[in-house]
Amino acid sequence: MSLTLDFISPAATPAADRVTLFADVILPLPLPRLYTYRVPYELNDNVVIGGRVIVQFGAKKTLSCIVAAVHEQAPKEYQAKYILEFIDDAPVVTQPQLKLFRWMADYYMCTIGEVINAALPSALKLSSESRIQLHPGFSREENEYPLSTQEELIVDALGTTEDGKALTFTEVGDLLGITSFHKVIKSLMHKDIIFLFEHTADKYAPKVVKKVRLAHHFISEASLEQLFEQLASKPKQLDVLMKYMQRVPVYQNEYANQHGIEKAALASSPHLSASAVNTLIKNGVLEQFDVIVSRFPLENEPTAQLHFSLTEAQTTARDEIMAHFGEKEIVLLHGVTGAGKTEIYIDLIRKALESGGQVLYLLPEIALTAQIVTRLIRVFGSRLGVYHSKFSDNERVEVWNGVLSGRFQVVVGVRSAVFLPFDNLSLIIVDEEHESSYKQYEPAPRYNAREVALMMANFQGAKTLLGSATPAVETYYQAKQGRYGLVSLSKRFGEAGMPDIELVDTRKARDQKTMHNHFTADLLGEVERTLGRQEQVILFQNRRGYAPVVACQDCGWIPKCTNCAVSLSYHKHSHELRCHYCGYHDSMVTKCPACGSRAVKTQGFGTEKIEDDLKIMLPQANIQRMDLDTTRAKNSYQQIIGDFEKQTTNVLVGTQMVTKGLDFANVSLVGIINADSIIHYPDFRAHERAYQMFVQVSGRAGRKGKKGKVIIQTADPTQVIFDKVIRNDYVEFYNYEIMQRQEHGYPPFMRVIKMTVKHMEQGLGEEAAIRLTQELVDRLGRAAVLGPEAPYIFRIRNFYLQEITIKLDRAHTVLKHAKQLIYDAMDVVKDQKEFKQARLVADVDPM
DNA sequence: AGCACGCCGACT
DNA sequence: GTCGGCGTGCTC
Repeated sequence: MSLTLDFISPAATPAADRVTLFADVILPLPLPRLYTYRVPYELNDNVVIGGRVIVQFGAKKTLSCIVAAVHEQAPKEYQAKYILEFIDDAPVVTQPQLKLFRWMADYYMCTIGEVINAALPSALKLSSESRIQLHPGFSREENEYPLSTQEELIVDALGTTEDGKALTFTEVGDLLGITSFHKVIKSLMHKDIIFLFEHTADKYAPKVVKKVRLAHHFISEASLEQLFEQLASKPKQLDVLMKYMQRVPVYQNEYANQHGIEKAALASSPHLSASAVNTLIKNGVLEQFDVIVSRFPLENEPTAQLHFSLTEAQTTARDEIMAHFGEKEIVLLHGVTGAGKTEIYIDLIRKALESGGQVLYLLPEIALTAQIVTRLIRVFGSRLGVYHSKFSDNERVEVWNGVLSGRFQVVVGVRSAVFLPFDNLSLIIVDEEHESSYKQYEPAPRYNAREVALMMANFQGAKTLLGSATPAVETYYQAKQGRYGLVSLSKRFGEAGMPDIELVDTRKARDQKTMHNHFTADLLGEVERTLGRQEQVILFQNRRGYAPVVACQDCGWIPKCTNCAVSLSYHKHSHELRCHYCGYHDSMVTKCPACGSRAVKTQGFGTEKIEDDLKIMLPQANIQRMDLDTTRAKNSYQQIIGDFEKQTTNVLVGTQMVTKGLDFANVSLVGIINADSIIHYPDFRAHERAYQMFVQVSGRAGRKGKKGKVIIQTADPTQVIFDKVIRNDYVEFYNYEIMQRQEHGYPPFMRVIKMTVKHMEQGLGEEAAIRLTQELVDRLGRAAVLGPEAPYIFRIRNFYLQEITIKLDRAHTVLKHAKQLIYDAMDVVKDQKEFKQARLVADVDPM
C-alpha cells in the first residue's frame, strides 16, 4: 500500500530513502539482553533515547520500557514487533544515567532490567499492572473540564470516588477497544480526575488537603465590594474573608486565587471561627476543593538565607578540601563525631550551586532525619529535593521530575537517590561513607551506593566528598595511597571534649553478684546520677525484641522458626514469638509442647527487656524505646525523637537507630549494654563494624561544651578493640586492621565476590554448591575459591543456603574476565538437570 | 518475571 | 477417558 503511495506521490520521500528505525529497549525484567522493536514510520520523530515506550512482550504482557538505543539494523533472525506507543517526548532517564545503569549491571553481575526496576519509581513504570482510580477531589457534578467520549467511558467505569474502584491499564485498553490508551490516561491525570498507582500499593491513599478559594464569580473588584456590603452585618464571616484576602492577593494576581489556601489555616486562625468558614462555603462565597499534597513538609520558599560562619577549624578543613579538589576527584573528610561536618558540607554545596552544577548529598537511612532536612531547607529552600525510603511513590516521582526539570538542584537522599536523573552533577557528598546500609543485599542489584556515587561522579566530571568519623578501612587505604585527598578534623565543635570511656567487666560483676538484670552496678549508678543532674541517657543494645531465645527449663526445647534455621525471639508487647528473618510469628508458648512443663523461660535480652527492666528499677524515670518495632508507623520515629529532644523522656533505649545523626545537647551518658554480641561475628569485617559502632554511639555523649561519659559492658575488657576505642585513635585502629587484611587477603588488597546457592532441599543445595565450587576452581584456580560452607543461619524462608567466597586480584581487567568465568561456571551448574531448582546469586563486594 | 506448552496422576 | 499438577523454555 505505502509502495503505491510512493509511486503516485512524487513529493513523498523516495522509497530508497525511507528510514526504518529500530529501538533497543530495556524491559523492567531480569533478562540479560535488550529487545529490539520497530518504530512505526510515522512516529520516527517521536523516538527519544531515555524515553518510555509501550510494547507487547510475549503473548499477553504490555510493558513500558526505556529506549536505550535507536538504529537502522533490522534484526535478522526474527520479525521485530512494533512499538505500540510513545509515552514521553523528553527523556525520563538521562544519557549519563543509562551509562551508569549499564555499568551497575556489569559490575554487580545483574541485568540492566533489574537496575531499571530498582531505579524507577513504580509510577514511572506503567506496566499493564498499573491501576488508575478516581482522584478523591473529583466530583462529576463540579467537574469543569469537558470530557471526551473515551474519557467519559473511563470515568463511568470508575464509579464514584467513594467506591475507590480501580482499573488496570489492560482493563482500560479492553474498555476502549484500543491499545493506545495512554493519551487518554495522561489527559485525565492532567485534569486531576484520576491518579495512578501500582497494584503492589493497593492500600495507598494519597494525602489530601482541603483547600478553599474564592468562588470565581467574586473575583472582580465590583462583585467583591458588593459581597463585602452583603456581609456587613456578619462580622465573623467578614473576618474570614478579610483574612483570606490578606493571605491571597486576589486583586494583584487572579491566578493566586486558583491555588486558594488551606482550609485548616483559615479555620484554625485565632479569632476566626470554623463555622463561619463553613457558612461561606455553604453560601457559595468560598469553594472547597481537595489537593493531593506531598507527605513531606517541604516548604516552598527558603525561610531565610541562613548565615552562619564556619569555625576556624572548619574553614581550614573546607579550604583543604577545595585545594585537594584542584587535583583529585575524591576527598575523604575524616572528622570526629560532633566536629561539625554538616556545616562544611553546606558551605561546599552552596559553592557548587553557585557554579551552576547539581549536588547529591547521600546519607544512611537512619541519619536522614527531620533535623537535618529542616536545616538544609532553611538554607536551600525549594531548590532542595528530599529522597527518603519512607516516601510514597508519588513523592518519589515528584523528586524524580524535579531533578529532570531542574527544579531541584540539590537532593539529600538515601541509598537509592543515586538513581535520580542527574545530568550535570558537580558535587556528591557521601556522609557516613562507611555505613553498611549503603549496600543493598536483596534483591538485585546488590549495589553499594558509595561506589555507584563514585562512578557517577567519574562519568559526570563531579567531585566526591566522603565523610566519616570512622572511615571504612578500604576508603582510608585509598586516601593513604594518595588516590583520595585526605582532610582531618579532630576537634569537636564548640570546645566539647571527647567523652570518657569506661569499661565494666560483666563477668566479674556476675561473680560478685552485683548485676541487676543486665545492668552492672556501675552502669546503673551512673544512670541514676545522670538523671539526678537532670541530664539524659542513651542505652544501646543491638538486638530488638524482648528475648532472642525462649527455652524449656526442664527438657531444653526451644521454639524455632518453621521457615528459617533460627530460634524465635520473644516480643513481650505483642506477646508473640517472632522470626527476625522472615516475619513468621506465633503466640507465645506457656507449656512446653515436648515435655509439658510450664517452666518455659526467656534467655538473653533485647531492647524491649532493657526498657522493661529499667522501668521497674527506675520507676520515676521516663523511658522510651526506639527500634524497628517502635518506629514502624510513619510518624512514630519523629514522635520519639521529639519527646527526647523536649526532654519529656529521660532515657532512650535503642538499637543502631540511636547511633546516627541525632544531636541532643543534654545527653551526657551513653551505655552499651552488651559489647560482646557486636564483636563476635564470624566475618572479616567484624572488628571494623564493632569499632565503628562503639565510636558512633560514644559520639552521642556530651555535646555543646559538656563532657560526656560512655560505659561499655563486656565480659572481657582485655579485647584489643577496646583499647583503640578508648584511646579514640582511628589511625591506630586502622594500622592494626589493615595488617590483618593484608595478611589474610581481604579488601582492600583483594576483591571479594560472594556466591550463595539457595535450594529448598538441603542435600541438593549442598551438591549444587559443591559442583559450583568445582567449576569455579577449574576456572579461577584453587586459591581464589573458599567454601562451600553453610552460613551460621543456614536456612532462610525455606531455602537452605551455601556460601562460596571468591577472592580476586584488584586489577580491573582481571575482575572483568573473572566475572565472565563466574557466569560460565553458573551456567554449567544451571544446565544440570538435577540443579534446576537451585538459585545462584553473586554478590560483588559483599558487606 | 510471567506465561504457554507439554507430559504424568486422581477424578466426573 | 479427561482435568490439572508444575517442570522447561521463550519472550524482540
